[in-house]
Amino acid sequence: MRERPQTSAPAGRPAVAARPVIRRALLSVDVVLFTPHGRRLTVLLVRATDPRARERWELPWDAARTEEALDVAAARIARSALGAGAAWTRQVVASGGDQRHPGETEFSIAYLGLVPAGTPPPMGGEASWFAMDEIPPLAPRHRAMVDSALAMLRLELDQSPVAFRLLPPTFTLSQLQEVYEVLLGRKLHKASFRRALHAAWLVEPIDEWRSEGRGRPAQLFRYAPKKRRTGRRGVRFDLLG
Amino acid sequence: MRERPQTSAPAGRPAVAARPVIRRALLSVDVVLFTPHGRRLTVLLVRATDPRARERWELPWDAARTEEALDVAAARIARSALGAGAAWTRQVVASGGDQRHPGETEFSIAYLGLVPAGTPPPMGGEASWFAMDEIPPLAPRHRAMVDSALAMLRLELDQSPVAFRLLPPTFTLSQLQEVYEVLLGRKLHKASFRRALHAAWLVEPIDEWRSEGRGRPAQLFRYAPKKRRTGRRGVRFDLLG
DNA sequence: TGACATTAGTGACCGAGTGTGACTAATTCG
DNA sequence: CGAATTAGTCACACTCGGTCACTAATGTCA
Repeated sequence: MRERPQTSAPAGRPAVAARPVIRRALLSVDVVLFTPHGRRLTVLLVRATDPRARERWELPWDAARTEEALDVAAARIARSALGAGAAWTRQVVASGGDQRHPGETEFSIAYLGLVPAGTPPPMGGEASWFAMDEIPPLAPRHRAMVDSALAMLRLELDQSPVAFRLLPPTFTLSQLQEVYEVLLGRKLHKASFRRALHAAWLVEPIDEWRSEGRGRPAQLFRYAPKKRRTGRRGVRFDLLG
Repeated sequence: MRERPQTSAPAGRPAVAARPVIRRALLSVDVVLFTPHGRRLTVLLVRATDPRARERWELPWDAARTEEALDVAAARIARSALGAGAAWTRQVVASGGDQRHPGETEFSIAYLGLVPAGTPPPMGGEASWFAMDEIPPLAPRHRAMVDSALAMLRLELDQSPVAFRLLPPTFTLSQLQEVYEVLLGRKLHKASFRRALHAAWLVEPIDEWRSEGRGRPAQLFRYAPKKRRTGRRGVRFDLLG
C-alpha cells in the first residue's frame, strides 16, 4: 500500500525537515492524516528526521509554539508534511510521558486530519501513505495516537458529515458508500444506505455520469446539505458500550 | 444553587491549596467536575488561590508533572478539590495561549469528571457546586472548558453508560430518567424511556422500594449490564450536524 | 373515612424507520 | 447476441419510537 518513493529531486516538508532534531521540547503537536485508497484507509507517515531514532517512520509533528494556537499548529504541520492542507482537522487526545515519543517530548497533543482521496504525498519519498494494517513500527505514543485518531474518526462519523471530506468534490454514491464501509468496518445494504441518504437531503445530483470499467455508469453527486433535519430522537441505550 | 459555606474549620484541598501561586507553568491540567442537584447539573469551582486573580472562582487545576500521567494528574486534582475521587473521568480538550488561564499557563488540558449525586464539597467554603446557568465569571479558558466538558458529556451519553455515574449505586427509574433529561436538556417520555431501558438489559431491580413524599413508592434498581447487545444499526444521516 | 392529587408502572396502537430480497437499467466483454 | 457487472429502485415485513390511556400505590385534606 505504501506508495513508491518517486525518483525525483527531494523537495517538500520544509518546516518539519528544518526542525532542530536535538532540542527536547516539552509539548509537541502530532498529526494523523487519513485518506482512503480503494477499500483501505491509509495514514501519512514521514521518515524519521533524527537518524538516531529507533523507528524509521513517524507521524508528522513539531514542537508547540506558545504564540500559535494548537489547531493552527496542526494545520501548519499537516501542510508541511503533505504539501496541501487537510480538508478537516480535529483534536484527538493529549498524552503524557508514560509512552515514548520519537522526539522525547514530555507531552503531546494529537490531531486528526482528513485528506480527500487521490491526494498524493509530496515527491521525494519523505512521506508515504500506509494502510492501517501495514503500518510500520512506530514509537508507542505515535502508535496509540493512530488508534485514537481512528476511534475518534468513527465517533465523529455520525456527528458530522466527515465522510464527505474523504472524497473529491464530486463522487458517486457507490464511492460514498465505500467510504462509510471502510470507516465502519462493515458492509452496508445499498438500498438502506441510499434511502437514508436521500431522506437527509445531504447530496444533490449533478448532470454528469462516470463509467468505471464495466457496468452501468454512475451518476455523480456533490455534497450540498439542504435542510436542518429536526430528527433527534429518543435515548439509544442499545448502542451503549 | 451554590451551597452555603459551612462554618467549620478550613480543611480540604491540601495539594491544590499548596500549589505555589507565583510559578508560571507551561502546561496545566484542569478538571470540570459535574454532579446533579435535583433537576440541575452543577459544576465544582474552587476559590482563586492567587489573591491577584481577576476572577474569584476557578476550576480545580494544577501544573502538569512530567513524571505523572495526565489522567493520574486529573484524578489527583479531583481528589484534592472534592475530598473524594470522581466516579468517572475523561479527557476533554487541550487549549492554548489564545485564551487566558487563571494561572497564566501557556497550554492546558481539561478533564471531565462525574460525581454521584449527593456528594458534598469539602468543608470550609473553598469549593462549591454551581448550577450551569449560575456560574460566576471565570477566566476565558476555564469558561470554554466548562462548555466543552458539557458538550463532551452529552456526546458520551450515548456511547457509554455515563449517566449511571451520576447516581448512587441504587436509584429509581425516575431518578435515572431525570439525569438523562438534565443531560439532554429536554423531557423524555416515560414509557419510551423504560421500554428502551428494559430492552437493553442495563439495570436490574432490587427488592427495595423508596417512597419520596406523596405518590406510589418507586422500586429501586442497580446498574447491572447483562448482555452484549448486538444491535448496531445502519448509518444515521439524520443526526448529522 | 373517602375523594383527590401525585407519582410509579404497564399495555396497546400507530406511523416512521430499517433490513432485506428482488427487480429493472445501462454498460463492457466475449 | 447473451452473460457478467455495476447502478439504481421498489416493495414487503418487521422493529422501533412517540403517544395515549389505563392501573397501582401512596399522601393529603375535607
